[in-house]
Amino acid sequence: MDPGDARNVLTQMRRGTLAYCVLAVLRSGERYGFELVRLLSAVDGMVTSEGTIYPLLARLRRQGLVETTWRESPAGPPRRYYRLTRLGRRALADFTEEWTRFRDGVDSFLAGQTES
Amino acid sequence: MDPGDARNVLTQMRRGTLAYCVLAVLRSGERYGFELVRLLSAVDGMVTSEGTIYPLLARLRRQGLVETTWRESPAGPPRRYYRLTRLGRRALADFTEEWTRFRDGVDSFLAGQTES
DNA sequence: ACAGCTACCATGCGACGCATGGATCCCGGC
DNA sequence: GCCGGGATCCATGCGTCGCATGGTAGCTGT
Repeated sequence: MDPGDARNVLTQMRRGTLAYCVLAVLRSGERYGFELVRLLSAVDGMVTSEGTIYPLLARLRRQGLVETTWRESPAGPPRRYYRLTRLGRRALADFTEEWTRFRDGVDSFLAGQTES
Repeated sequence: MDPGDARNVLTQMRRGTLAYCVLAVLRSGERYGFELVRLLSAVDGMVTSEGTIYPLLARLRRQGLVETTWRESPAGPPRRYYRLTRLGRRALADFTEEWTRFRDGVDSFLAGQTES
């Protein structure tokens, strides 16, 4: 693949942070998978397809960061709603600190604090 | 590995951005590998070991984003100095835009722009 | 009854950070 | 003269996770 491919760069950047963006969205209430895809896609290049979200949600469930409930849909197949657990809130809070430090670190390099 | 391990989260976050932090450091002049390890380690959890940097530098070289020159060291084995190419500067500029958008996206989720 | 949308899911690949281990060169102590 | 230790380089293999792919099922409109 083209080394300078911008899509690839984004793909790599999403790693690690994507899961916590999902958790962050869930703070505001229960959501189902397809809805999360739409919400995340709305913000510049965060998610492109369901193929990304569903495995991610399965992992979060396995780790006990979210719980799920089946509900009927007004039109269409039933939906699996995801809800934050206490552990999930905690993990999100921890991540937020990590993210802040990391973000500031990257920004400091890009800003070029060390000009010759 | 412990799912909530903070180190692991950092490891994932570094993906994609680390290479460009290296390029950013190189804007200020030539550097050699060991020096880069020290410079990056100085900023909170960007790099932990040489095992991270050398394969990365080899990749950057293969992609033509950096050039190298051998120089003698005042004490110790010779050093391979890395220098940005025009392509490297270009890639760094492109990345900076991507990063800004991505960073703002993540921040908007973490800030919780969608309260119920 | 069939097309098309919504919604779910499993599987496999590829990229890349990093742990590990090794090679080489120089210097200083004994 | 020898040996230990630090500086510096490098190659190899693993684990993680985003995502492409492809598959199932329910509902609605024509």
